[in-house]
Amino acid sequence: MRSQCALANGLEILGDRWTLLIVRDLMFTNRCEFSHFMQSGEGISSNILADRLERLVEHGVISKQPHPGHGKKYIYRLTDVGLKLAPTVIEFSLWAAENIEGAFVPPSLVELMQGGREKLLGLIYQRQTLIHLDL
Amino acid sequence: MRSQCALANGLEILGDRWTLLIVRDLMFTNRCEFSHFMQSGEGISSNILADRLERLVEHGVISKQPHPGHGKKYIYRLTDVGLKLAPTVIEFSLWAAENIEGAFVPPSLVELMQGGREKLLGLIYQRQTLIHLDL
DNA sequence: AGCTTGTGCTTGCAAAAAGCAAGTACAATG
DNA sequence: CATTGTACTTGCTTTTTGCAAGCACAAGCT
Repeated sequence: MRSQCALANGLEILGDRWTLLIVRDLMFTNRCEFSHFMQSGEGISSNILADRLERLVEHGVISKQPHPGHGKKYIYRLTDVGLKLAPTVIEFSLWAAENIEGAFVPPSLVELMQGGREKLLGLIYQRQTLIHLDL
Repeated sequence: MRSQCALANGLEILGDRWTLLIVRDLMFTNRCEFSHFMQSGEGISSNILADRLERLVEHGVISKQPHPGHGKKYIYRLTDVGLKLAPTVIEFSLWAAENIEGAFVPPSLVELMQGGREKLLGLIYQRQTLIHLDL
């Protein structure tokens, strides 16, 4: 461990360009399988995805369960620890949307992030799918 | 740009293990010079620090001014854009402090982060030094 | 049964980034 | 006018990333 600083410790888990995107998918969409993350359009490569999923499981941010009735597949979910990243993800998304040109958050989500924060957190903590994708 | 996603765009600027630590120093302490960041105990190397400072200036998160009365030195400060990262930094620090064993935030800050959020944000936006270090 | 497809990885290799130590140009200091 | 301090830069090695291909197993189809 580099230092005792909470921020530095958090960055050892989430401080790269990919990990928080996996958390985002799990938090806001119904993406929950390896192939879903591959298809999320960000362009992560399979070895990096495998590495990051493993790291998140190790640190207790996500869980990995066998897919019911599909022997080779797994389902990934945010643990309670992972769900608690919601305020961080929300604040960071809002910052980026407001301060980086071309950065974009779906309008329906922006509204909830800004006006209905408590409601949004409630939905996330109940593991509701906010953005349903056909996968 | 990888995608339009705000989160992905934010991570292109801040998504590594060092950048947010520089922001932290500028936000909470009186560290504002190259040597201060080097001495912050996290172990960043000088070429990476130079690179990250340049990147933050480029993206308008920090500013760089000549040190008054010290020809070779510069002073780095958070811009208004950088200051607005405060909610993200606060939420992420709290998450890490609560969910990573051994991760630590100074008690005086934790209190402000949890109970006096509005007050803390006010102090940060006024560029008050919350943790004064002898540098 | 046997062939094909889909799935979650793993492997090999080239390219990029990080880490480390030393060096440099210039300013302030003694 | 030599020494120290400062903000980087440079050169080199190690680590990480990115890309393409491969692999073992499961399910589905004929």
